[in-house]
Amino acid sequence: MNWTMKKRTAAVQPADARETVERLLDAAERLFGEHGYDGVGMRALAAEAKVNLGAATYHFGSKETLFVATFMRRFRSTNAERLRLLQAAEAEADGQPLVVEKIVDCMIRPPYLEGLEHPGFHALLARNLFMPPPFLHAALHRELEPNAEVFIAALRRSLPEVPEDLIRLRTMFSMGSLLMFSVQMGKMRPARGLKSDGSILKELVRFMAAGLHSAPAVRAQDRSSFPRLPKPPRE
Amino acid sequence: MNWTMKKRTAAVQPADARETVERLLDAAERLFGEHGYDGVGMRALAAEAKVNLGAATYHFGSKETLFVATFMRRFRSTNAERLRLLQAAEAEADGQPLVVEKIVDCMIRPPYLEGLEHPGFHALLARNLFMPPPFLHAALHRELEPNAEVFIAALRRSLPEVPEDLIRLRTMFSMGSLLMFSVQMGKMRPARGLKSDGSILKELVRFMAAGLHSAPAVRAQDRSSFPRLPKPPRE
DNA sequence: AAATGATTCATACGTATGTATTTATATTCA
DNA sequence: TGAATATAAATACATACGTATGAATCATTT
Repeated sequence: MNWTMKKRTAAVQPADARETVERLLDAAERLFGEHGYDGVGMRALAAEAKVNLGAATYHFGSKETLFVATFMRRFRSTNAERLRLLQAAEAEADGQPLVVEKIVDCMIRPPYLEGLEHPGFHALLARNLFMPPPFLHAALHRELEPNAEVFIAALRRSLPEVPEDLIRLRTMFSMGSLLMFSVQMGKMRPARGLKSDGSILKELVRFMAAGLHSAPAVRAQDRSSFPRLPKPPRE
Repeated sequence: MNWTMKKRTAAVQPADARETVERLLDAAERLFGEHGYDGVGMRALAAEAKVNLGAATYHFGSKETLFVATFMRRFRSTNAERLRLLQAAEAEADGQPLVVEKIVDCMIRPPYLEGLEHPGFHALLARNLFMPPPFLHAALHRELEPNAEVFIAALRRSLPEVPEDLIRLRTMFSMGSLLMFSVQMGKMRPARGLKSDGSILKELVRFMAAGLHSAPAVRAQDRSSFPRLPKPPRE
């Protein structure tokens, strides 16, 4: 019964244990994305995954843990890919600041592709990145913060005439656009309407880059500011 | 007990009946904004409003109805004010197309002000405008759709070189930025950090307008599209 | 083959949910 | 004043929730 006992090697693991865990994660991705954390019960999850009710708490310990695992499974790789793309672009441009559109593209392409490959991720992202439930907040912040600083730094090099706090503000606005994009993607049934040719992604890149490039609307000393990133609550 | 019986005149209504209803709406605004529809129970609402448990279903009939009433109370006036501002600006500019920044300002200023006056509204907006619960969808669509068309029309006049479907797409992106802005506003404790001087609002206007003005990123025939507005489910 | 440990499964517990029902207390009108 | 009615308040009901428990089943190792 001890689920805290850490993982055994894959070879020793019974055949369908991984299947159970994966089916649970997949079902959770669908249902949590569609109805939100509070909108889905363990019984609905178990039914959707076609596993026994006990399996969820056995493998994950609690509903909250299952939710975090569900979200992080895709979010982690998405963020890693973001960083990989940006660093690849920077390596190629050795020393030269990148075009803003390129930086923005590195930010939004990975979640877009991840959502194309795994329907349900877009909805999960849109629903929980905006106003994450408190128990997700810390993990989210830990995952997001380092990457955010790297991207901000890249944007500062490419936009020397825009003050840093304004870059941060506009990056926040851009994330809003991205999430709205994700919401719409999440509403799509696979292979319906959207041809997934990436043309809308290009338009989103253009939109964000234009906003980032624009001249400040108020003088720096007149601009109040949001906190940089929402702080995670006490752990 | 018959709550479907329509309203009596205010004069005939007992003294604290209005108070009960209003306290319920205020409590619902706070709690639904903070925890979402599924995250708040009737008992928590009644406790926060300091009314009896039965009062909620007595005055509103059901939790869903109470939620819709809570959301619409502020959303309706906000949208009406949007239209009023735009039409005032258009009247003043007789015939001439408006500056894009002016149009955008008319879109985002009313919810901003409403949220300043009634803390909790920003969070409620951000949480439910993105992915509204199904029973809110129809009312939302009915409220939003006419105004949206007026604003799109104004933008088309001011941006004759931008194809209409791209204007719609970019307006959607803009709404994402606005909602992200609302999320941040919703996190603010009143009179903390944000001086509410509107400087961030001006920056948001600038950001949106720049995105709307930018040149198309792909040729029109290569651009796939989202549906215009998400359709409400069957009623 | 026996033993071990991981996983499945059925079921139970305590609590919380939304709503219905019932009784009591105000308020208004005849 | 008394009848009518709107609201308040208390409680009940059926169901759903997350989690815990313990036995059964399976795979692997000794």
